[in-house]
Amino acid sequence: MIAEVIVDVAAATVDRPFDYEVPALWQNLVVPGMRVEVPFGPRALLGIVVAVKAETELTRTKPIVRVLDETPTYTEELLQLSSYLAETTLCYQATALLAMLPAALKVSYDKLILTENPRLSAWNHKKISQFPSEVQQQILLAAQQGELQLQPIVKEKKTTKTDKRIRLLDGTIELSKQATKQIVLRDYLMERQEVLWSEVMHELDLTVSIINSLEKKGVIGVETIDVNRNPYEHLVQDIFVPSMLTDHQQQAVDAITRPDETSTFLLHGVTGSGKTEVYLESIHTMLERGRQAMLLVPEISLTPMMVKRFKRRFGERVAVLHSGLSLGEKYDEWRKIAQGEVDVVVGARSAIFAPLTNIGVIILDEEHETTYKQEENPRYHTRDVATWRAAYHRCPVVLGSATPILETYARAQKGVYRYLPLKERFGGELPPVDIIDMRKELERGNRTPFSLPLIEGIKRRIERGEQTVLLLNRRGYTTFVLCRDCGETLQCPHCAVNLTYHQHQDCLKCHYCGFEAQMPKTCPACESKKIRQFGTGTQKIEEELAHLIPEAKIIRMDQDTTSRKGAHEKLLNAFERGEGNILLGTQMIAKGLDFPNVTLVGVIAADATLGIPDFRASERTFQLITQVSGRAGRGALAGQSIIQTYNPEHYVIQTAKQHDYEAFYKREMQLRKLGGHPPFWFLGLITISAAHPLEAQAEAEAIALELRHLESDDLIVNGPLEAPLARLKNMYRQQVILKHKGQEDVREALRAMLALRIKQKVQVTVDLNPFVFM
DNA sequence: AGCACGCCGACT
DNA sequence: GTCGGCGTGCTC
Repeated sequence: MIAEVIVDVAAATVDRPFDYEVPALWQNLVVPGMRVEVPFGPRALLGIVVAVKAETELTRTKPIVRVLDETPTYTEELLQLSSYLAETTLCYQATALLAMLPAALKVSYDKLILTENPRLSAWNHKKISQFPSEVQQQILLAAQQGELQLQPIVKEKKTTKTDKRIRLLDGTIELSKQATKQIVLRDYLMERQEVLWSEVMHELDLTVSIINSLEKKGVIGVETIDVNRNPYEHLVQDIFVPSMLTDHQQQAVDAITRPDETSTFLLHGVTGSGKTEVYLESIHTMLERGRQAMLLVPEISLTPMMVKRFKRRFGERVAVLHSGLSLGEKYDEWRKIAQGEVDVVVGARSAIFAPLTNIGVIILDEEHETTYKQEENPRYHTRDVATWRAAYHRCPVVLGSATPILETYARAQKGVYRYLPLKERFGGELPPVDIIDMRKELERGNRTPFSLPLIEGIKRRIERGEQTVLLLNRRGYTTFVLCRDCGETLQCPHCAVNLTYHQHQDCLKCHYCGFEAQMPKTCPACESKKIRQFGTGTQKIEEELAHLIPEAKIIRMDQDTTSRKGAHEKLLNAFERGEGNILLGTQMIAKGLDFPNVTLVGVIAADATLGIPDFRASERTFQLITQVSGRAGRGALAGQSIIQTYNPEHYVIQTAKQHDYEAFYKREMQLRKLGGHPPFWFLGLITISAAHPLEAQAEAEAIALELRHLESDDLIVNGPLEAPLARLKNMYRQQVILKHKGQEDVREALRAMLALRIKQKVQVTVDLNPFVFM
């Protein structure tokens, strides 16, 4: 008996099944979907059985070493889905398969020391990774001299996750001029002292042999480290009280749950129109029919209330795939799903791969959120995976949003999706939105970031014992460092971006690669002492607010205050208990907040995102304003939104003020048509990066030239152009953008293009549905 | 992706 | 002549 196995190697040349002999012991036990350990060249690897057959044409096959599963990890459906993902997102099947697994089911690789030499018996039968790097060198040396054998082993990760920490031991050891890559790594470490293997491997394009060489010479030390788990706080379970549905809600539920329904629905309703009740009721109906359900949410740590409601309603039948869960806990939830112990799965993006076997409905809440798009391989969109799985299970998909992305709404208009509007809003009309022209504030001599009406509004809320949410539109709320003598700005040495000053730790950070440095006393360019922070950080805003309203108790949510796991919930709970009058934060506070005592929502720089050179900038700004302004007055109290802007006439601001999605849609569609953007065109983003700018440019030009052969009325090639983030982690980046009308052969052409570029130093990535253009 | 193999320049 | 860096090819 032969098993066809996909091995855990992400490389084009091995992106196909390999045949392995199934030992007699496991003859009828090995089935497709099981994880196995297989020998592959001199290595031992994780493999996934995708098929079994009686014979092979090969003359020489190796046997499977070990079967890691009692029951298959992948269902037949998920195996098929991995092929679909590999095909449509242009990734390797191994990458697609691995992306579907909870981390606990992935593996790490190690080597077991075997020796009969009594002098070395202290090492015998131990794993090489447990020794400090100096000792590991001796072990490797002994292996070379034949004093011991190293047996590659596959370690299951069920308990811990590991990485390698590389630290500089001695930077003064002389390296040969030829050892260019070793020098690169050494110089890199001179700046950072220590780095994680998972980072540098990609950043500096290193291979293990380079690290091994440096380790052997004593330049660096390497040790295996554990990545820790986090404890999980259980949600309190309340008594469920069924709510009455409105006519619109009932109609929506009826449509979704009609027998044999397989449509994709757009459930379009403003904040507070009761989308969640429709979800709950539709799921309930499906469960009664003996089927299962999935609810996808943008980011589960930000939607604790939704999770609470689901737990309350469905109790033990719900599995929550929570980013705050530890590796083992996530695995426990996953296993419950695989064993059919739960019927409802709630989770973020990757929960779309949950191994349910009888799905009755798949729901994407806040379908416009960008977190549904994975920005690394496989570059899938949750919506597409949901559609595929729904087709497999012959069940409906529900896309819920107050501000669907244009592509979705256009499909609903064309009848590709069925349109389900939820018109009424509980607690009456949407709160009034006041637009404040900040240019006038400036003319009046108000130089603070807060307009007078906003300050007055906040003070009134404090007097009345009500609360305010203040949203800082992320862009413009970073602090960079500038020399006032020579104009030098401090940039990340590895990326083409300004370093951000963090008051909290009094240091400079790069938000793209994690580089950290001390705040210098003098300008590195001219040695002037007139070097200082510029721009407005969230901390500074907080200070100014505290100055203007001394009696305010402010809770700030930003990168600094929420970096620790669970910090989100802590801060939100504190605010809910009334321990602050004002919740101040960036985008992260816009999602899913539902506090009855909040009656004022202020957006500090609503238009800060309008200027971003991205055709979705208007759409994102509209979404943001609509989303936050729906947050005010969700309880018994009346609410109000104050939007501060320098572009009060802008159609985004105006339509958002009127809560008029339809008007925004019409206007935006015209612009998209003129600009040649989605939904009128499909996009493909090709990013080319290399250690040298000219290498990247030359390759990008070659790719653009090659693709230009395909140009037609229905296919346009733009570029190459320098990427907006021209340098990232020491790699110079170029882009080629493809616009097309959805032809199937575009994918094939890109696949062929990629196939030709597997061995070069230049990295080429393709995203067929890009959301981030940096 | 890793790992072995083997070519080729640098240095004892 | 050796040493070791780095390009090439293979993995059921």
